Amino acid sequence: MSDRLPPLTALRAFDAAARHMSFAQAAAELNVTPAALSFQIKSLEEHLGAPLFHRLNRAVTLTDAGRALSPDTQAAFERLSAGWRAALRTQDHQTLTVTAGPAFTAKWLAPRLFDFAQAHPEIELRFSASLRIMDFNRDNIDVAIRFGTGPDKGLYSLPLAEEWVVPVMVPELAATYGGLQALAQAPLIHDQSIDFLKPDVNWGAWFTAMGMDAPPRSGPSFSQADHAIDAALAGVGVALGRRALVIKDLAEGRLVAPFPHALPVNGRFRFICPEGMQDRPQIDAFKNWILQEIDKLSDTANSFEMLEPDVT
Amino acid sequence: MSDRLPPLTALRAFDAAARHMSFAQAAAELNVTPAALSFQIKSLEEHLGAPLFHRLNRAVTLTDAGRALSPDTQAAFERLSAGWRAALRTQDHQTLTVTAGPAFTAKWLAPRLFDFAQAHPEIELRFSASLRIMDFNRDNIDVAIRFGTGPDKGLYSLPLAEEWVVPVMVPELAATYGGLQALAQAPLIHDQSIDFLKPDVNWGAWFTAMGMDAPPRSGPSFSQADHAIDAALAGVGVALGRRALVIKDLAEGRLVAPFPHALPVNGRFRFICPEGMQDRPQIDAFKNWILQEIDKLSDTANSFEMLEPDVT
DNA sequence: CCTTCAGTTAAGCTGTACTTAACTGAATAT
DNA sequence: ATATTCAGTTAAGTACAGCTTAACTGAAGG
Repeated sequence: MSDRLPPLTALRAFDAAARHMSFAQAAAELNVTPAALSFQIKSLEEHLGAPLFHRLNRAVTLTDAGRALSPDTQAAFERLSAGWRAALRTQDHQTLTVTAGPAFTAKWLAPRLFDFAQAHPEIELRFSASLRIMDFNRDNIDVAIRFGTGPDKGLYSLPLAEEWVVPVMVPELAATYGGLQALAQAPLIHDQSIDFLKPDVNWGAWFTAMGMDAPPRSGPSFSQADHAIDAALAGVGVALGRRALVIKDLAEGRLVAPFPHALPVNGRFRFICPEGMQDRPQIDAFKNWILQEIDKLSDTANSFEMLEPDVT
Repeated sequence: MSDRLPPLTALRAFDAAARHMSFAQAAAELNVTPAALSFQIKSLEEHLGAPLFHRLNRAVTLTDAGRALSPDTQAAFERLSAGWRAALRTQDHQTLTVTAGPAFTAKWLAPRLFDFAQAHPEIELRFSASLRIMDFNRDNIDVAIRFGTGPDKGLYSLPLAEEWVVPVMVPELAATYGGLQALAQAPLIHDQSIDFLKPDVNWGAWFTAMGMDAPPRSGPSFSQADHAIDAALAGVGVALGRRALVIKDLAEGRLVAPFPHALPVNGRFRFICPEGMQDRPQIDAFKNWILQEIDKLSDTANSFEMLEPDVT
């Protein structure tokens, strides 16, 4: 009954046995004989001073002590495994795994990917549509692009370009809805994906900042920003597009912004990776490429004039 | 550069070295010679195919690979240690470590502790003023008493008595403020600790449920429920006391409740422990003792009439 | 009743993980 | 300059942890 940790191999044997609820399967997983595993468990039980498994006829079940131990061993060995994979990943300068939200992936990354592949043929880019809660090591992620306000501690977090929104539409609609009064009558496309932001970034806020009463809410509404922009591209109506997501369409004429009045957004896309990893060659290359791509279209971006947001 | 986990002892050696940033200190921690530790690190580096430490003149620093690995090994070994301690704890039927919020500790547990000690002299109770986010194994906690609405998964969660609030004051004040109109003029003591609950449980809600306009907010305000009750016990004014926290003072006459109209609270104190641990002798004894103590004062509790909460 | 299955026990072997001891190479003291 | 110390490395030798094989137990099941 020692207070120090028992032999680690015994703990791993226990973990495998607890996960499979079978010594034989656990032994198979660890590539050892059942006898060896039995021995390990026995030695662990001696260290503890109590059994960890109830031995039944043809099965084993966990004792109280086993139940107390098993969730932690499981989590711990998963963690070790994640860390080891991460260490292996640092040795690989060929591949780069990036995670980003659907809008940034569709409207920023995808249209520029060919360019990156040409600039860095040696780097194999992989995309992972992973969850919002990022665990870099667990999910084998190198870089995340996330929209948000603040940096997280323990992470390298580089804010990308200033964000704002501006009304965008296909050129064919500009003749009809080029005037402010006419715009209020236009089919307005709503993007719910940034509803959480304060101050508000929506049609009401834009019209208010332009000194107009907001028109009554109408028109289609999308939960994801890229769908709202796709609708605008399809000529459905006018969308409030975030800079990063529409600047390329604007620069290349697929969309136009008749009103050069942009509403600032309290939040930016950020380039995020674990602290210290920003210097790995492929991560550094990817980061520089992103900054360069943003710079390419900065003239288009700078042609807009910032509105005063309504901070009430 | 194998994908499977490297030898665990090597990982532990790395973990110690990364924590101390010194092979010598790490060796001391693990009770081995520096030579052995150096060997372990070297073998780990061979498994990985790359160095984990930069060897400087009289110091070592982590490489990229080392930095990627170290947070995970640290977390993993901490977790193993927590699990092992938890397993050891199941072997101990003498001690019981309980965590509860300050109000429950002061107003429920503390006044009844002597009673528990008499009923179970063999059990040594320990209290831990631990954080809200409970990690039973990490903090060596057996049982938590928490106020809340829902059960957490993976945990055994037993809701204790129905909760409600009722105006309480010292007997001396009852003559003055025994009438509803007079009460509205009384110094009302506010308890901010349950402001988060919906529907509201405050003076406004109580007066509304009594069919009266709520009096303007005035009187002292406390961030912790026990301080509000202490103020009432000191004769400062009238507090809205939660059942669990005032029932003993009511039953023993230190406080009186001139209005037998109680406002239900959407939430209860809960007895919480890791799933499966509820059958350990001292935990079971503690649980039964709590239920029994609640039952003792159920007559006092049942003398109150429930108000309809305003659910708008 | 014999077979099969899951885990245990015992005996013996192997290689991991230790020790001791001598060495390197730089910083600091003399 | 030269010696000392300090932190880590290397090499040789050793001991025991942890493995295997093989025989055993005891219950379920055809």
